[in-house]
Amino acid sequence: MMTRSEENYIKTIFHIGRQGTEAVSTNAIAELMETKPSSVTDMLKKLSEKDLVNYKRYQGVSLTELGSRTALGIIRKHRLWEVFLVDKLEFTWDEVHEVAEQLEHIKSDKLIDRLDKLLDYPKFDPHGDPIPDRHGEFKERDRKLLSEVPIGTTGICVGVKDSSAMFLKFLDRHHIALGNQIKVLEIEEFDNSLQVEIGGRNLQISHLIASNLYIKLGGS
Amino acid sequence: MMTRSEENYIKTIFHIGRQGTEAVSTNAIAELMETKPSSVTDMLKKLSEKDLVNYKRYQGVSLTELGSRTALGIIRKHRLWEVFLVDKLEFTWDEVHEVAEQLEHIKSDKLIDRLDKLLDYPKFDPHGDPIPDRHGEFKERDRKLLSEVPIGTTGICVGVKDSSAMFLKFLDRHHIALGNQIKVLEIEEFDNSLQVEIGGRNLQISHLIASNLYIKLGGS
DNA sequence: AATTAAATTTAGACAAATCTAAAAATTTGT
DNA sequence: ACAAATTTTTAGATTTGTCTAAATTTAATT
Repeated sequence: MMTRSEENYIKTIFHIGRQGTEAVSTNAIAELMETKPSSVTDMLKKLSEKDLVNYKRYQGVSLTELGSRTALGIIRKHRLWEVFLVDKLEFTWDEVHEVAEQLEHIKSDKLIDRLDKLLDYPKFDPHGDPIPDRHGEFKERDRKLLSEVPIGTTGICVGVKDSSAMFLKFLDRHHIALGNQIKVLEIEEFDNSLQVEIGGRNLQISHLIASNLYIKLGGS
Repeated sequence: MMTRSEENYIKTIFHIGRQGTEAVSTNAIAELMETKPSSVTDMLKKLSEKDLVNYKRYQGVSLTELGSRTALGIIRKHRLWEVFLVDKLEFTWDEVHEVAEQLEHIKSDKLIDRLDKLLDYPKFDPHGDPIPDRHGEFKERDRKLLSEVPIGTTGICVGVKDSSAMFLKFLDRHHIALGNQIKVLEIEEFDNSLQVEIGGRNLQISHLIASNLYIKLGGS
């Protein structure tokens, strides 16, 4: 049986490990979890004992097969709960994270599989992130950051990289939502801001925004 | 902010306090929570500090106004989640308790109020126990134990006193469910067992069973 | 009322998860 | 390659919730 804290560490290591192929550093974990590196070291030893991570002192960590499966289980739960909150309880996409952080630790396979069914086996959460199935399988959607496509590109808004409430509320204020058709009209060389057409309306978008919006290429 | 453990103590004190008007004893709490009396004493001191219980050493405890409100909040969450599990996720009434014990500790007022709405503001949980509203208000249903009514009584099955999985499964096996019409045909003096008519079928019921089934008087 | 029994509390210890401060290993820069 | 900077680990302390064993208070019995 895993403690809540152990689960949070495993999840964090998984998330950091996704980008970049090297081992995850103690400091990176500490920073993301807002804790001290010494605490991280203690926990890594324990997780290593339990065969959830490969750990050699001073060399960083990576998840074992068991650790990966565990992480995917937690992420599955987190994202399914997010869908539940939005689809069934009318939460907005910027409100779901905190509550899902709590719900993801509820232990009941039956609960999660039934929830999956209730929601009609969703493939993506409200931020466009993929939901692993009961076996931990999921396909990363073929998508690109809006900041990395050339002028003239058209596509559909399918996800966000930064899913902080601040960013999501910003998108809401500017009426940018997942599923919107989007077209890049102009790229400003000076500050890399973009002029785009979203849902028929024209909009000026900073580079920072564009580098946190995923689009699926295609469409007219 | 309350810890999970504190919440469990408050809930237990509330449940014991319901039956009987005297202060709740340390041992009673320890037994129900399957912990040691010394641990209970430690926690009572802490809860007393927080003004959740009235505690004088060697004299037992009772909940303060704040403690009662807190308990009702937890019970509201527990019972709403039980309804959710049965109504939306097709759990059976003997499966809900364990999971609800976890879900009741999720902290989010919005979550609970929205859940309440999704379930259409239920007044009773799957075992017939009343669900407090957002202000902690609920009315105890007018009901009697089947073991305490005379021959000839008719009524409707509205709740169970013992909601252990074992008892609930027993009821399922004998096709006894909440909402069933019930009539007491005979009371055996020797062992206080009853002959009853439930949903058209005749059944012999032990005293122990009858003393754990609530009925609402009336009907034909 | 005195003694015994039962319930409750205290004292001291322990495991989990964290922290601070200091030591050790690694990496970086010249 | 060696000193300096950075990262990571160790050592020891703290908090929370629990335990055992012993002491204390209350209740029961004769």
